[in-house]
Amino acid sequence: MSKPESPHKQAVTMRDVAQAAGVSQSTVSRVLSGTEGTILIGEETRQRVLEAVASLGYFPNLHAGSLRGQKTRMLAMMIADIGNPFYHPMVRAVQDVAHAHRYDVMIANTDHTYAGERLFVESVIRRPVDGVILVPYHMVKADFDRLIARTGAAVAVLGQHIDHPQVDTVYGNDDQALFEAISWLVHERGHRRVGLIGVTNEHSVGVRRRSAFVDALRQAGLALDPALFTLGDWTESSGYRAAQQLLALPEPPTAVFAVNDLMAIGAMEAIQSAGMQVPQQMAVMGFDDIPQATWVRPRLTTVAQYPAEMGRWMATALFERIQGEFDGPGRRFEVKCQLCQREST
Amino acid sequence: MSKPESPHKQAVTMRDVAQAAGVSQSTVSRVLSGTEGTILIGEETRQRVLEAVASLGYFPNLHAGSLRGQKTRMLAMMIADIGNPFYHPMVRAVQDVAHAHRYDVMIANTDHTYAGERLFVESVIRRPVDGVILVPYHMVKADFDRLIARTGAAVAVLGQHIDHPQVDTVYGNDDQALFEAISWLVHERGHRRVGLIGVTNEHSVGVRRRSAFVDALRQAGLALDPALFTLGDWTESSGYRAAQQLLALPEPPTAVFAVNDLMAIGAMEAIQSAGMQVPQQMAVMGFDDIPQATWVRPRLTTVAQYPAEMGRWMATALFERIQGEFDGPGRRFEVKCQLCQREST
DNA sequence: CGAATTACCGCATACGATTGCATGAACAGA
DNA sequence: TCTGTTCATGCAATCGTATGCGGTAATTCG
Repeated sequence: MSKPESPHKQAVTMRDVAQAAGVSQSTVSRVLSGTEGTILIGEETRQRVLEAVASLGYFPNLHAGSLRGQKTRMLAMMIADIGNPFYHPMVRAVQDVAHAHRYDVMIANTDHTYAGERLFVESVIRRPVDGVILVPYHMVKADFDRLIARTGAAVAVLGQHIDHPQVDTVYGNDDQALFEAISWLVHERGHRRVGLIGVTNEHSVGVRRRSAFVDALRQAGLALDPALFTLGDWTESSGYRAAQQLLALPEPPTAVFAVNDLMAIGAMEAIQSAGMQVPQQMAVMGFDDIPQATWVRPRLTTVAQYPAEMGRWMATALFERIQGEFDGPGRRFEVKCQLCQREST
Repeated sequence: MSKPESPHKQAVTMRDVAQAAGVSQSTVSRVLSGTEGTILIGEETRQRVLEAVASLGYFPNLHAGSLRGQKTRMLAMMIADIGNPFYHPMVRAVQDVAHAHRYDVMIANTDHTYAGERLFVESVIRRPVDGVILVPYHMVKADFDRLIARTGAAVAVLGQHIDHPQVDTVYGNDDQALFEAISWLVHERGHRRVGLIGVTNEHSVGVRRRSAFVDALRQAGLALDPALFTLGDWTESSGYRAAQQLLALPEPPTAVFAVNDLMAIGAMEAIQSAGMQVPQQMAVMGFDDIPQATWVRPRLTTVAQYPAEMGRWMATALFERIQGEFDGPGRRFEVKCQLCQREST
């Protein structure tokens, strides 16, 4: 009880190494940071230090460097829901790029809520990191300004609607792809009544996809029956419920489009549970092309996005900024979506 | 260029708050850490400080506390593969418990490799955290000793085979459940030739499940044909390939058991691609009961594990130690597995 | 052989927050 | 009025690392 009783017993510090090597702590620092050119270290000294490092099993304490205002060697990543397979290749890609740079990644879910997003920003202010990757649904410019001003971190984002001078943005051409998909459903497949499983207008991506959907129907000269517009919350079970709602209609649609695959899969489940055939009695179409789209029967027709590529791009852009290789204005990168025609339509 | 040019512009520190409130920095600290009872702070001063905090939008810098040897308010979590749905509820549960305690979670994949696991340990040594949650496949006692000795972190683990005096362990009774599942397959379903899609013996869990499998067959008096033992790497595609291998046999099995659901789903895909019916021509059984097990057709018969409960238990155990509510020897907690009989057998 | 480099290296400080100890004021009792 | 106590606050050291600046020994040059 007399000692500070620290929970983290950093047994071996730079000072220990210095003592073991018979040099000063700053010399150890210089040997390890390898700041060649500016300060020279004698070869013999360098060897002694390296030996001491090896024999003591020394690892630098990154908390110290973080405090000093150096690199934290840490990235923070915000996604909506780790349970949605769409994000996995993205997380994976980010982690892979990060680890290649010897960086660690902190992950947070927002559950699609604004509150969750703001909590994330505050968490990053409390514990500054070198780079931040976001998949925001609600954040506005002021939130980004605050994040950048308070942390100085590099920021990369997934989202069509984000346009900030200091953040790099990647996005899919989802509205256009969705428009084409619906047009295809109408013209090639002859569907005249198409239901939508969308999400609240609070999600800008929801708004964009819904209006692309409406545009496609309108262009095809089809009526817009409000009863055909249902809402989900991106989850499979919400898709299930939304489809039940459509099935209960006096005149149900002959096809359903869900704005993501999870809800589409839930919808298929509901339709089949009701004893109906997909696609004969009701066609289903999704968005994302998660791996599970080909696991279900019939295989899900969907619009593919490429989350791994998106993640890789964001992480790469981030490191270019972190390492000072780039510091221009925010870049934008479009990853094209693509229709995957399978068996559910 | 004259300034230190720090990448993290911590605009507002405790000193700023102190200045704004006209008090010393230590007073601000005492107000905020709320160390009531020991040191008293005048009510008027406290108000001034809190106002300054609010008006400046101050957030404490957690790096500083981490360095000081205080709590880092951070957990590290190591899983094998973020792409495997089995881990999602677990990650989710851990994150939820952590956030309730205002903690953040750092996540790392190991890809089932020992190298990945050791990298994780080193990463935690470099950046000590308060608690560590692991799903190890290779780590041995020395690795745990090192982790604990060098970081002083609390440790919780998922894995039957782990038995360390200082770590809390949660595990499923997977061997027993698997034994019963195979016995059921043999006695109730009348299968005499059952194939296995297992994993390398490097994974202790692979060894355990394989031997449970062998025990069940042996007890049923069935022959052990080495050709029926195939290997995968936990992924869907490896399950696909393993099933192809079994199908190519002169005398293929009438049922296949895969040690996880992903491989079972891959196997089903392969069987159906070969134009055969599941379960009529070949039955398939998995392990884990990931949500996708009910998405496929036929729905997958499997042995359920309860990852959310496991994650919750580990995180809770961890916080009991972190907050000093418990400091006894490592606890063990069994989460029972359960057979989910569906359509694929 | 004395002076000017040069090559190496240590001292001291700073980063932001916590905390033991010291200090000062106010106040009570004698 | 003096001493002792309590309450409120400030001072300064500390965590582990990076780095500007200054110092010392070895080397070179005039």
